Amino acid sequence: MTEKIKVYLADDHQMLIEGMKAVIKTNEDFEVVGYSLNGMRLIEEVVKAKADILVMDINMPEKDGIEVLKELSSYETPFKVIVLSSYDDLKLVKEVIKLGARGYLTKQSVGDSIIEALIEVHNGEEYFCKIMQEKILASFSHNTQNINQVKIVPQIYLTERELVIIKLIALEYSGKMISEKLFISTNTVETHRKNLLKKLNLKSSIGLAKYAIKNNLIHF
Amino acid sequence: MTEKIKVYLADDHQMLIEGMKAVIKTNEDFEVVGYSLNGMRLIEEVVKAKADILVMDINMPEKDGIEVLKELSSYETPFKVIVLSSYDDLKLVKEVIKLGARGYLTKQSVGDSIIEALIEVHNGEEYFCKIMQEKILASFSHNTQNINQVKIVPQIYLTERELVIIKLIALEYSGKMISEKLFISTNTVETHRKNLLKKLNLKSSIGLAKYAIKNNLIHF
DNA sequence: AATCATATCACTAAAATTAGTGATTTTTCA
DNA sequence: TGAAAAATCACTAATTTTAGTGATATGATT
Repeated sequence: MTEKIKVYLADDHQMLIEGMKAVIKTNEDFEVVGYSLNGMRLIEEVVKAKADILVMDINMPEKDGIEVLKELSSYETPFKVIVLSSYDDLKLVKEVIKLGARGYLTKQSVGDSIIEALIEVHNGEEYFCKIMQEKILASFSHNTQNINQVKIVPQIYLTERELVIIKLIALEYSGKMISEKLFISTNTVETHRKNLLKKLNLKSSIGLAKYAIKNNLIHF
Repeated sequence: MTEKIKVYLADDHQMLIEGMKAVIKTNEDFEVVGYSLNGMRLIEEVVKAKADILVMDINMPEKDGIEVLKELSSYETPFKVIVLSSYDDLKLVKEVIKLGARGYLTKQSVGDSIIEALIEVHNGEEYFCKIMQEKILASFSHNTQNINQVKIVPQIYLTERELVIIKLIALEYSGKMISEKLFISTNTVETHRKNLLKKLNLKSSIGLAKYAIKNNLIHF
């Protein structure tokens, strides 16, 4: 047969390493070429071992997985990374994917899906374990939560007029333009602006604009 | 047994209606209580039929599915909606979910998953067909595409210094604060600001801030 | 009838931004 | 090494924004 695909493991739990070694041994396409119990000099070791895939825990002593990924993402590397983690936290997944990881497994699901993950990632795909797939799908729905909610209600109550003013500010209208548009004096506009700044505890009109964007007061 | 779950179908293709009726008949938990070939007076009909779930095509004559959903989302309705569509377009899914739909099936996958979708949605879950699930997962990865890309490259080339300045502006630093932070004169800061406004064809610092946000120059 | 919230406007003075022009020094790169 | 790009700074003048205080009018609420 052709060369086996080389896997390097990094996790501070020896037992998990042993477990993964055992599972990976059952598939003849892969072989474990080494492992580390911490993140120090990990990249060096992986490169030295000529591994194709690094399966790495995020929580490691000395240097954690995020740090390793950050370093990796700053230059080209000859291997791909699958991240292991105890946490099924969406933000963390997003973070590690952004930093270049190709797969994410929670530790509960390692047993079921490590081989599948290795295959997918080796084929250039990305892989998320079942739990994370479900989470991702769920977040996709929940991100679009404006159901039946016509108006977005900001945390702090703004009056109708203030809403109009802050929107125009965010739309890059100057004070004068606003006053002309609304047929009021610039003094009034300024007063509203001041009240907005105070109410929202912001320092500048740029802050107001950002507030408007964050709270979906304007289309961005 | 207890009452069956009532399903109402809306699709301008009679054959698809017949197909769905046949498939749904195989499951004794559900029954089809009516159907429409267009969107006119659809809501009225569904309510009259006391349906629990509406399975609705997006492309319908007279009044399309989006319109129906918009109307539905403006008040409470006693039934849930699963959307059928020929298109596997993510934006469309997002749109219909935002408008209150609980499930999304492409027409290719109706046969395989309509029952599954009905069960899930009836249990208060959301349901996406296989194809869409894959699309959603893929988009999740691709949205975080900055892999190995340390610097974000805006459409228009900004110099290092200009990038620093525009970021600080977007972070609500005043000209003076910037000058103090960077140990340069306010004149210089103003010059950079002017150059940025001209380069990016923007009218105000709020425009600069929005540009910085849009182009991921700052964390927002 | 009195009160409160909202919206309106005024005045002043300081600070900042905008607009335009011009110039010097550093860095980069062919 | 020489030209181009980038970064730096200055000066002027008009305009705008910020900051603070105070005042009037209107409508809703109690």
